[in-house]
Amino acid sequence: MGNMKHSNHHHHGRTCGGDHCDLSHHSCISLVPIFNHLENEQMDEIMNATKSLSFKKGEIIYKAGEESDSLYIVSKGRIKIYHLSENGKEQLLRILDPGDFTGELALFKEDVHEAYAEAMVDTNVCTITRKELQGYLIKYPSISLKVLTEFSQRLATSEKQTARVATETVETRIALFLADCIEEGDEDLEFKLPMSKKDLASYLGTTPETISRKFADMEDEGLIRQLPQRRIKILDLEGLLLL
Amino acid sequence: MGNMKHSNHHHHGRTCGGDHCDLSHHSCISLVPIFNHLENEQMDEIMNATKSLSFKKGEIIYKAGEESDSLYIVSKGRIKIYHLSENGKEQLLRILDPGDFTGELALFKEDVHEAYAEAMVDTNVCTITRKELQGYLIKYPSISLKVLTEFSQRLATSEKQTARVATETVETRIALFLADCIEEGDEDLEFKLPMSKKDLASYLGTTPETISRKFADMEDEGLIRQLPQRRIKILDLEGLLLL
DNA sequence: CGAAATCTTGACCGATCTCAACTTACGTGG
DNA sequence: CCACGTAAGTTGAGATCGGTCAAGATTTCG
Repeated sequence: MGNMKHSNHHHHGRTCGGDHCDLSHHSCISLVPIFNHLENEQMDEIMNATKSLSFKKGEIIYKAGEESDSLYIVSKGRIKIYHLSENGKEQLLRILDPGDFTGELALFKEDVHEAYAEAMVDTNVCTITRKELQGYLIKYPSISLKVLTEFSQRLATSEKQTARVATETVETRIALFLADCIEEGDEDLEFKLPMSKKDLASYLGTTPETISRKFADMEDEGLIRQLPQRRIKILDLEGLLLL
Repeated sequence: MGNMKHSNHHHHGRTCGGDHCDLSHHSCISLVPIFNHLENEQMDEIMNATKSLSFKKGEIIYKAGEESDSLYIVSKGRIKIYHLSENGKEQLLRILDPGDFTGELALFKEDVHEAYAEAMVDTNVCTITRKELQGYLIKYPSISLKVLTEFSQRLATSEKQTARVATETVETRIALFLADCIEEGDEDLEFKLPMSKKDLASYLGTTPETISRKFADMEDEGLIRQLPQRRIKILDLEGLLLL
């Protein structure tokens, strides 16, 4: 466990009693959808139960098989969650940005992690133990509803992804992924890929080579245009979706 | 919606006030892990908020795209939940036996179903509306913890399945599936497949033909034996798992 | 600026899908 | 309880999508 260290940097002068989450007022907690409906005092209470950790790029936050008893909330940076199969193949499950959390499985199952969590860049997380979180869930039932909402969302996403990998061709999966990237009123149908093509390949259950080829094909067919900086412009959303 | 009908059959004489769940004492509710830790009066209270429906084999309980506001609890029979892709391919997500429930996604998302639910045999379900369930979740916070536990379990399963479909060969997926079927101390390593090979193919993201061939291969290699009645005997679990 | 990672392109190959024909199992009603 | 019809399962031959290996181009970042 030598590759993780407590974050004692930039403490704003005020020592808040040791290991608590060290960001500005309400820190990560206020970022998190499951907590941000609470009163300030309640957030403070929960915040005082958190510990802050930081990880450098590439460091492993937890491994499959390790037992877990904490929820991890990203306050700064980026974390990828992935499965690793026997033969060494990596399957990217999701990417956590500030406000996202992980560790939920072991939280309620009293079990070991199924996946790996790795810092993609220098990252800070706040952690809260299962025991403490469960106490808050009982004390403030509204938190449970938020967590349930978050879980059901995630479950829907995961099952959709399973179905896509199981039934769609790589080309279709890419098209659907690109379509998912737009949403939210991007008028110009242009956006930045949220990850490298290598990671995208892992997420979509294919290889970087195939991703590269399919993107090239789609560009040839006038469906998309690849711009510098991982930016993609959708030229023909219609055509893309009936692949 | 003409293919569903309220179950008014076999009412044991005692009219319990209309449309409530019509099974024997505590009915489906007492079967369900998320409720069965409650006091009897509490179960009765919740039971009175449920409605009972029955479906004949092959009837659709809900479709993707329909909006949902109810949780469905299976009290008798069997339901399959599956995605349907544009090109008509079916992906089996899970099978519900008595005590299992579905509809949870729309329950907290206030959204539409992503999947289809179909009765595999004549089936009875109890339903409870989102609004009412949310009331109970607030009133009895312990239920939330149970639901969270169930969700996290299901999420873990779904993510594991995604990873398998994305990174493992069909042969390995079958082997892992068979291994999953054992668990629970089956000394003789013999069990009945929980579904048809056709459905298994859909679940594992492959075709019936491939399933058939791979089973035959595994039998040739002395790894398994196929018995009548969908029963499988694992002869060499070791060998199976290092495929 | 340079090393390392990412990305691209080509050639080849193989796992698995598709289509088709046939066999077997099952449940349904007479 | 059997016969029949339909669904499930099997087996073969052929086609192909996408993975692998390899070499080179490009980007990123310290």
